[in-house]
Amino acid sequence: MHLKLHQNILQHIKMTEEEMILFDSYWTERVLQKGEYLLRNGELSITDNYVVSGALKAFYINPTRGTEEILFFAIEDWWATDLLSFNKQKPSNYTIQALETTHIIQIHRQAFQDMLASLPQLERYFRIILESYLGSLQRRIIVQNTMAAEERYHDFIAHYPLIAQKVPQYLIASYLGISPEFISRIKNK
Amino acid sequence: MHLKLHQNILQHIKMTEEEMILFDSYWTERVLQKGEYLLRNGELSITDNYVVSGALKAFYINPTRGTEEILFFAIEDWWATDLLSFNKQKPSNYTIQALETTHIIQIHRQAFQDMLASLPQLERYFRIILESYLGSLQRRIIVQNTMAAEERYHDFIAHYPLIAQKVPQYLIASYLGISPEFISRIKNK
DNA sequence: GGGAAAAATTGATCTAGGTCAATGGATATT
DNA sequence: AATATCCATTGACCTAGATCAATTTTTCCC
Repeated sequence: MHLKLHQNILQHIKMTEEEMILFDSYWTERVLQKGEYLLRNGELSITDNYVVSGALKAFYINPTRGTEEILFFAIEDWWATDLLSFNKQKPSNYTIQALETTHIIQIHRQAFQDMLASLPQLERYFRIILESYLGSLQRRIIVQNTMAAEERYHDFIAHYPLIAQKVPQYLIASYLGISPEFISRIKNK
Repeated sequence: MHLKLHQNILQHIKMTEEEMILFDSYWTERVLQKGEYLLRNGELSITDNYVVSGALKAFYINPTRGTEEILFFAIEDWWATDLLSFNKQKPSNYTIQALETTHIIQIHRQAFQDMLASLPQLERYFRIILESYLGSLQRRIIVQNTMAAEERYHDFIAHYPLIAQKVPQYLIASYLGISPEFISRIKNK
């Protein structure tokens, strides 16, 4: 019973209880300890992952500067997958790592195909998820291009209060493309 | 015969000639004159649009500053649609306008549904397109967060030489989140 | 082809936010 | 509980890139 994911799906499409039971059979639970990797830069992503609880970070490693650049955070009810790598079986461009003990449920590539074949109404759900994510990326680009660092920080806190709570400030700084010191200064006002 | 789109589709999935003839029946051609709007901020997007030739810009209007912030350009073989608006029938957040005489082919919402029902293998094509776009947005966020203005400009020229050719510099500046003056200075080196 | 409008360039000046280094708190590990 | 590591804060200084204003160049249009 992957209740949290059921609820998420039912917000977008209709599924009967029997269908949900079939659905569950394709997925497995997994627990990641703090610091454990879900996916590493250069590997092929073979699972699609849904976060039930905890927190993950996804980051690029900047080869020249040697720094980690946060691409996104994933907390409960978010997906944490490199879709390009998962679908096209190309090496992943980024790394996904647990920030704390994290419960996820995951599905392997082949099981994912089988599931969509047996429950085709899920195509729609996954397209909706993709589009929502796409919309949020577009919004983020505009925010980055048009808002000052301080505005961006406040915007982040307002939009993602749960993430702001559990993620250290220097990672939020990286996500926002500003320095950790500057976030300190913003807060002291 | 929407040849350019056929070629694009055949790069990703298989379709027979008969299927392509059926495919074509759902689409209509349209020509936009320079300055003409394909979609305006606040409207519902009722068509999905594929650019055959010409160039379009998509931009947010920054309400406080009153400026246009470029979200993307679309030239030949690109899609130019507000997907969130098209699929969820929500008011669009941005405006799409022709930068020069532009030939597009478009499909209405209902026709799009009908087409997917009659040619279900297209689901895959559109998912691939969506994912590619997602990858490019993720890349753009990293570039914006980690590269200096000058690097970003060179990166843009290297990745999108065709766009750089036909789009005025001050719009590229907006896309990159830098000032037009600074691009001038970059070029004089 | 000539005038107007739009775009690009250049110079001068200013500032948001970075960098570096030192210090101080928290957290975690034994 | 003590120590080590990680993270946040603070101050001093610096620079990438913005802004503003004045030309110059290009493009458009009758």
